[in-house]
Amino acid sequence: MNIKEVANRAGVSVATISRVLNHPESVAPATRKRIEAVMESLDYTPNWFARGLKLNRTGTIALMVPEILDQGYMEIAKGVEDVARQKDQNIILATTEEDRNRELKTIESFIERKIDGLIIVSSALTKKDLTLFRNQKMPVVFISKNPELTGVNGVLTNYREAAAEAVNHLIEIGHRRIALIRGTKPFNENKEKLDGYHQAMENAGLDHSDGLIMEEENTIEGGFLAMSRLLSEGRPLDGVFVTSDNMAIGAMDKIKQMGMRVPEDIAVVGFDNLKISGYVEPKLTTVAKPMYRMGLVAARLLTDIIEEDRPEAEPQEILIQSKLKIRKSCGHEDRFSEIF
Amino acid sequence: MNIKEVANRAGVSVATISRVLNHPESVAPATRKRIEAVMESLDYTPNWFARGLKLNRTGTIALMVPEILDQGYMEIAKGVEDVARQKDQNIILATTEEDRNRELKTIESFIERKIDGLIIVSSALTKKDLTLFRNQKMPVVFISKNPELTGVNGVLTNYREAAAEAVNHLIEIGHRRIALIRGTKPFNENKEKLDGYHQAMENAGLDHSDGLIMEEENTIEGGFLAMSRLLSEGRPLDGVFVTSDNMAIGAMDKIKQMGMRVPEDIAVVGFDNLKISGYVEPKLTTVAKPMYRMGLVAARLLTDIIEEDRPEAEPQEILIQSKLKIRKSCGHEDRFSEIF
DNA sequence: ATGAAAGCGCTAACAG
DNA sequence: CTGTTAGCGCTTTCAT
Repeated sequence: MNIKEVANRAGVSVATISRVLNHPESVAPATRKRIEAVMESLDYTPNWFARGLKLNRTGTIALMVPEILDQGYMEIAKGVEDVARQKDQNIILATTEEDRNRELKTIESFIERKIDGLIIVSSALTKKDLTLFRNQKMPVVFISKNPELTGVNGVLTNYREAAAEAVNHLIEIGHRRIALIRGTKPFNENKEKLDGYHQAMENAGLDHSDGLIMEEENTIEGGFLAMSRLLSEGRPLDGVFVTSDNMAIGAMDKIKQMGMRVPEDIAVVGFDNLKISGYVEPKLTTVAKPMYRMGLVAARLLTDIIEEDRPEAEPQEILIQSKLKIRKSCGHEDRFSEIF
Repeated sequence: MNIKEVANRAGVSVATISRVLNHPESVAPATRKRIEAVMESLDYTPNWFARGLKLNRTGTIALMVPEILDQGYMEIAKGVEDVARQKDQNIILATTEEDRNRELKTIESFIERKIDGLIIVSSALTKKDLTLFRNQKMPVVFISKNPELTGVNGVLTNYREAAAEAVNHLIEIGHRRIALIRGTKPFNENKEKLDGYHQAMENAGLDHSDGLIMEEENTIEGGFLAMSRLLSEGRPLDGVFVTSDNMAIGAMDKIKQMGMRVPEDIAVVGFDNLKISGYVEPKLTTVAKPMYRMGLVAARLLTDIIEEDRPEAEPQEILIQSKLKIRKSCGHEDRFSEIF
């Protein structure tokens, strides 16, 4: 079913059909009505390729995230989606496991498909990879990008400061031997949290040597494993800062399994503020990341660039604050009751 | 940058360029090398639209789910993605909140974009909506479909039997006053679980009147609320079957908040087997749904239909079993220790 | 207000 | 093995 057939049946030329599709006001109401009726009766939908071939726009934006089974990334996706639907844009979602080669391949396929714009979350891309988009004048916004990537649009949050704040909180309420459990991925994000930990411990004059730092896969099981290793080394420990809630939940599970109590024996602070973290026992103190909001803001920035057709506009960096959410697992309430 | 320019620079015709793109073996190695070099140097990528206009294929399949912030649906997405990547297909993801109008709109936009095939999870579509795809000969596979939708490809799991099994388990280990907390969405899925509950209670000759059944939004908060209402009615209760783990977690939270114990005072069984359900206190007895597998199987079925180009092949229904996962919250272990 | 016609970039049938 | 060429379906000047 194509424009020609519609034209035949309606007894007009293809140009007129194209007009009712694109500039309906420029067609006489009577003919327009007739044409619309014919379209309806023939179940006609314009061919998207033919149109794209002419207009060179797809009405599609792509979102590239490391992992789909992750509440945080999906919150970002939801933010992006809410904007996209409003702007009548489709979303292509791709996951890459933060593997640079897969990322490059994926981006190439996006370019081939002439998507209108791209949002990249926590990639492993390097500075020189940026030429990929530059050459194609494709609008791109990064979320939680590698700080090495300069001169690009970015929506960021302050992982380092938030991590430092979390560790400081543990210190303030009296903990001294504070370990760090960190995930391997996403790389940059965890790097910044590590920095925050070092900084807070350094400032307080506390030990933050490598023996106190354990790295594992960013999963519940990874947290469990890291905690096991920490405990098996037999160092005294009264607190642990964990770079993700998932790992924190695994770590708490291990602590409880060893017959110790959270937070009385070991206090735990996580990072992410997953929905579930308010329902584990004890409720987890954690850092709330503004994921939905970052997705929303990134998508707005992107659609603005697309609509105003200025892919090379001055890049912006937007910072959205993360903040500490104090619950039970850090021992704050106990401390509170000690005072009174 | 287009095929013509590449042809000029390489001193050959466009046909030859097209050949190295599509049937490289049919081009003399020497010319091919030369052409590839020119392509490289010009950063040439074939125009997606022009190609699609000719071939009428996009290499894209779409996945339509009710909600993106849901571990189960994302597990399906992962299954689909794993197949899609292998087949070099892109995925468009759309969420519709099980709102029929949004679903219809989304599907129309998919048809316009000439996607190669579509996977629909838990839709609110009715039988007559099916003509939409039929007319377009678009291959479609449903996951967890409305039973009213007949004559279509479906990948299903046995919600009713699994629910009945869960309730039967509660009955077997001695519970008698068993309530049901059910979510409003997804509609069909919850309907089947309700049926399973009724059936199991009926068979055991137990009360399963409406007063024991509470419906709320399918979230942690919804479960909390439903449990509150159940308890405030003051009926005696020794077990509750909840149609989702999220709601079950909310329900357990309420029970604990009222100073009662799970499972000693009220046993709880959920449905979904979320990752987190093995880490809440007490660990949740639940039904494991084969979501990843359903996504995988649906995507394979779809890509088979696409590759063999037979959109009207005899529709298949594939059933994948859910199964009960016994942990602590149902009281099984206690019962066990009573025996010895 | 409407029509005729030139392409958009590519593929594949046909010819050599 | 390579070139010529007719479209794929649509949008958009340019005429009328």
